[in-house]
Amino acid sequence: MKRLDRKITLRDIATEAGLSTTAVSKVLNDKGSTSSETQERVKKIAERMGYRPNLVAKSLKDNCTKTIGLVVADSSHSFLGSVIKGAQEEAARFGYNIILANTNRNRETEKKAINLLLEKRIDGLLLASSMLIQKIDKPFLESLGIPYIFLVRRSEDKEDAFVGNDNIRGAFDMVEYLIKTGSKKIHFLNMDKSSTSSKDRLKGYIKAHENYHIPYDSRLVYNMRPEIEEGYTAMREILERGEKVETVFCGCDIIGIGAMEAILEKGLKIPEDIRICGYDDIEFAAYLRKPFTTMRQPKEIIGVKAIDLLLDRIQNVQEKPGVVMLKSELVVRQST
Amino acid sequence: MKRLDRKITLRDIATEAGLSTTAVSKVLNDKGSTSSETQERVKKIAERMGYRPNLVAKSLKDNCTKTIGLVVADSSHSFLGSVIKGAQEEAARFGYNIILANTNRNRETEKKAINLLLEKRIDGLLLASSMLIQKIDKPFLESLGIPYIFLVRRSEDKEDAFVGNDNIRGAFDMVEYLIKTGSKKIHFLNMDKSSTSSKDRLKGYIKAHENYHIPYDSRLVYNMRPEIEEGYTAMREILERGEKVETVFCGCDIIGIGAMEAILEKGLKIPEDIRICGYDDIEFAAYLRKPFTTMRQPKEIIGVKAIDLLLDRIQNVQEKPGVVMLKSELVVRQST
DNA sequence: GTGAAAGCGCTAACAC
DNA sequence: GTGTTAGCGCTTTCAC
Repeated sequence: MKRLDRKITLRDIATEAGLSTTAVSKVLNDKGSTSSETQERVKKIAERMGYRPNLVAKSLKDNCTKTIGLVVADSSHSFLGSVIKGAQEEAARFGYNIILANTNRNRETEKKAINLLLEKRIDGLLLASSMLIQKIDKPFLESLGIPYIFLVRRSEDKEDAFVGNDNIRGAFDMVEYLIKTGSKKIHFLNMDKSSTSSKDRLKGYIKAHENYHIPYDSRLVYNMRPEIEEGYTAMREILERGEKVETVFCGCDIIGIGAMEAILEKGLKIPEDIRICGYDDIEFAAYLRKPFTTMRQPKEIIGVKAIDLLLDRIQNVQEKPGVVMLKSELVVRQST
Repeated sequence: MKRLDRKITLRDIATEAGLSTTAVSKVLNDKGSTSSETQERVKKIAERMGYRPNLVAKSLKDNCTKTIGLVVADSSHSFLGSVIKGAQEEAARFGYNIILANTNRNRETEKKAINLLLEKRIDGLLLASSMLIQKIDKPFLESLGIPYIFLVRRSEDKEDAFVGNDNIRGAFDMVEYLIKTGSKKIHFLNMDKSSTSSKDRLKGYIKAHENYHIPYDSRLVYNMRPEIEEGYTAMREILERGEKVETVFCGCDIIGIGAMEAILEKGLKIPEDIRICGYDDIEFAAYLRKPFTTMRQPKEIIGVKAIDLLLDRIQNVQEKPGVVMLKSELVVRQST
């Protein structure tokens, strides 16, 4: 694959047309005033020579790259894949591009990635399921000098811009549904304590208990990383301990997949012996061994709204309210 | 979020240090010769002022952005999510970034995306499940003037660089397994005829039949888009027609999910009444109602190898062989 | 060991 | 309506 001859520049067109680069630039950008005769001629030449504006040069001049950094925990997780898609397509609508970085939930990887993005002069930053949500990370993020928005997982500083679903309400709705349909003792396989989403889902869980006068028992609540394996192990241990299990609310579908696995392995029936449900409605929740009751997060919309909010901050000085709480939707399937 | 004060430039550091920008540049890049005293001083100042090199300026000078375009059909599909992850992380290892674009399997969207990427001066292009695989698309791709590599879905021109799994062999292995374990009549719910992967999987399917002296019956082969819905509809129609179905090989797991749905809905048992299997081993194949026998594609490795090949072409003039065929692995689960 | 000058490709300000 | 100039931030000669 030989490197093709040098790219065509404005200067090449100018020479060809016997004009200045300025004139050509004006024509191609429909700015300033040029004779319609010139316009036609220049456009034709540009077309013929296969001219492509060099946005790197433009970026240098404008001090703006029309590029947004999107840092995600793991692009192979289908949940984040949808968020990425929503963000990328919405950005494209406005002529923006997305540079993607995976962090694997590692703080250092994430910081390094952000630093590189900043050197590439991204105009703004989206942090999806970021690890940099603590107070201690604020100085780093502020030092970036560009707008940034948290997605999916909220930062500890409630002033920070955020787009995601309302976890308190979502968890409340789910537990309320479980209670109303006969459950009294609800095990909760929640995500890590450190995660804000997990804290909020616990709040919703507790609130629903209070609301229906069911005493809250913290011994029913477990915390784990959102991995299939972890859900499996936790559920298995609970069952092997001989504990009476009636209903299991999983903090996310991934944990739910593992938990379901453990339940079925024990020869128990879903939902006859144990009712189980999750949160997120990942792509395959409907196609698990038992189609999964879950809260459907508006995944692509999260990406879309995040871009809208970010572009607003990039383009305007004044601030719109910075927290967008989208509603999740209860999807009832056979697992409950 | 007030736009922070202008970013620190080499000039700022130079002024502060009482040196020229040249000197500072040399220090910060460990090039040319500078006194160790100067080096230390400059580095300290840069550190203190929070200097971040402006890669846009460097790109303009170097005529190289250390950025790669990755065009995918749909980043929310878990298969491509893994490919993206592999590619992004491998690129990062070499200081490259990935700009991601979704095409939604639309030729025009894809072309438009590529054009924008080119204006941003990407150094190379990765096309994952591209629509631009026909002979007719070659001139467009060649006009880009940068190396490009097809991923996952191969282009019609066999000279084009490609990284993916060996579909002929994969399909052969699967069908061979089915035959050896007792299947004689194997329905094949393949993907669109237009797709190269689909053609190759059909070749493998036929080859295995020949190899085991089972007559090939084209009436058992169906083609459809890789959507759950399509697999469901196709399978349902076959069953409603009262056709005797013994074994179903699905061209991809997504189709398989739909087909399985239709089979179970009919009250048929898997694998007792019908054996069914797929291809790809998407994230959730193991957690379907019946864990799915499938061919595991080396998804992340595809991304990794593609970057390796692309960087090689970006950095060197001479060509390495341009086709990387990775082996897929048979994963036997309960559905067969 | 250090610096002045030129240039990457583009555009905005300002002549003419 | 068109051209000249300067400058975005960086690096690379080539002097000194």
